[in-house]
Formats: sequence, structure tokens, C-alpha cells
Amino acid sequence: MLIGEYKHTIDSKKRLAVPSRLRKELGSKIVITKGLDNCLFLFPSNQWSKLVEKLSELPIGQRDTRGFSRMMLAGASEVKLDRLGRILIPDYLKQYAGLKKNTIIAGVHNRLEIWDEGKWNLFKEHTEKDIDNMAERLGELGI
Amino acid sequence: MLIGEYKHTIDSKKRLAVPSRLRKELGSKIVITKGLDNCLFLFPSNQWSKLVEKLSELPIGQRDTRGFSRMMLAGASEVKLDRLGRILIPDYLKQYAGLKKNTIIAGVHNRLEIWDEGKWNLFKEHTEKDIDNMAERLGELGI
DNA sequence: AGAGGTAGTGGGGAATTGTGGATAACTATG
DNA sequence: CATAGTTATCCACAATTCCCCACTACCTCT
Repeated sequence: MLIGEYKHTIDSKKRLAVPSRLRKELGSKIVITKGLDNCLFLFPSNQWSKLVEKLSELPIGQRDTRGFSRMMLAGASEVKLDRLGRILIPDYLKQYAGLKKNTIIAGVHNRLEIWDEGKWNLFKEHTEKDIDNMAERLGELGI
Repeated sequence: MLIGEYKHTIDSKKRLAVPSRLRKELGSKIVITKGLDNCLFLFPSNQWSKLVEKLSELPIGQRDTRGFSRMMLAGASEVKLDRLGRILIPDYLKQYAGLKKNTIIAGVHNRLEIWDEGKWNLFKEHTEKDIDNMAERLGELGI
């Protein structure tokens, strides 16, 4: 179970340290890919294989599924940790996620997510505001 | 597993470097052919034979499948890597895919795709817009 | 509070990779 | 047979990536 929120920096060589607590759970074979809401996903290899298996069952003939698997697969990249537990983030993913220097690494049960710090904060604000709304509604509902 | 997105250039002699990480997985016998969505497909020879087998099983009666397999088979050409891992792209394929100088090489499971950079970006814009659908699909896939 | 250890950041240098060009071999054509 | 055009082989430069080490901040334990 990968949990927690960590603040790390990407250095001038596009390297990002994986929080040391999470390393052994991630394993040595890791796949990084495009995630939702402009973040990146980091899967341990077994999770990734599951996903690929399902993707390979999709028919190639349909345009949208073709696009989908193209997106997921071409958007992915195998990465390995260097001796100090850092990964190298490919340019196109760095760009996709709008990563600059300060980034957030978040554990979300079976994967890690990598966020630009600014986007992360915005996202949090949003959802927290939503939570307030939700609470109000709950109140209206007498809960 | 062929994955990732790579940016390479075609030089004045129609040579294109295959990303070095993917070379050993591609092997030495490679088939290049017309792909879907105006890109080129690059298959390692074993994958190519599998595909040919599948194509031969398609009902010959249907006009669209007939056209599809005709395109794939007639458009195919064997290529080999030079000592530095580059392939030579035949003129008719270069033209088919509208390749200029800047191209994208994408790993999609059992094949590589070669795209003109401009077309690739258009495609990405398109699909990344649908990223919420992607979320739903991921859900369906159990991620 | 001090010492020792761990973790995150930064940088230097070697090795690999991508790109462009030069020259030699081959093919086609008149 | 000669010439022009194309393909293959070889080499050289530039850029990137990989591997190693050093520094500092922080945590923990005593």
C-alpha cells in the first residue's frame, strides 16, 4: 500500500528522487506513464502488466480504442532507479505534466502519482472546496 | 514490450535512427509497412508473421477487410538496421506517412509506429482532450 | 545537545547515442 | 561503356545519458 504525500525537486538533469520509504514496495522495475488530471502515474511492473494485458485484448480495428492504447503505451516508459533511488523523467512526460522544479509525489494505493506542485495545490483547493460543498449538501440532507 | 515516445530526425538520405533502447527487442529482421491513421508500422519479424496469419484468416468476401490486408501486405517491405541502428525508409512509405524531417517513433506493445511530428501532435491533442473517457475506461479495466 | 546515520540535491566525467557528411559499391539508363 | 542516381559502409562531431562521488539537511538515538 503506497500512501503519503512527498515534496521533491527535479534537478537540472530531469532526475527525481523516489521517497525512500516507497522504494522497496515499488520494486526495481517501474513504468511511468500519463495519468489523469495532468499528472504522471508510476506503476510497479506487476500492476503495469495487468494493465497491458487488458489493453492487448482490445480490438485494433476500432479507432478510439486504437487511440486509447496508443496513448497509454506510447505514453509510457520503463524507468529504473539509479543507485540513489532516483528516476529519470522523459522529456515528453515532463512536458505533459507541466513539471518544473518543485513536484509532489503522492501514494495512491497501487501506484504513485507525480504532480507539479502548483497544479497539485490547485487540485487540492478545488477538491477541498468540493468537500465543503458536499458537507453543506449533507447538512441540507440532514446528515 | 515496446513502449515510449521518441523524437528523431530523418536525414537527407532517408535514414531514421531506431531508439537504442528498443533495438534488441526489435531484432535484426524488421518489416515496415503502411499503418493506420497515416503512420507507418514497424514489426519484428515474428510479430509480422503472426499478423500475416491473422490477416489470411479474415473473410475475403468483405471489401473493407480485403482492402485493409491488401494495404498492409502490399505496402510491406523488409528493412535492416545499419551498424548504427538506423533504417532506410522507402520513398513510397515516406510519402504515404507524409514524413518530413522531424518524426516521432512510438512503441505500441508489439510494434513501433512512425509518425510525422505534426500529425502526431494533432493526434495527441485530440486524444488528450478525451482524457476523461480514458478515466472511465481505466475504471472498466480495473485500475 | 551531540553524534551517527539516512535521505535528498547537485555536479563532474566517461560512455553511449543521434546526426551529418564522405567515400565506395551498386543499379539503371541512354 | 559511361554517367547519373541510389544504396551501403565508414568516420567524426555533438549531445545526451549513465555512473560515480560529494555535500548538506534532517532524523534518531543515546
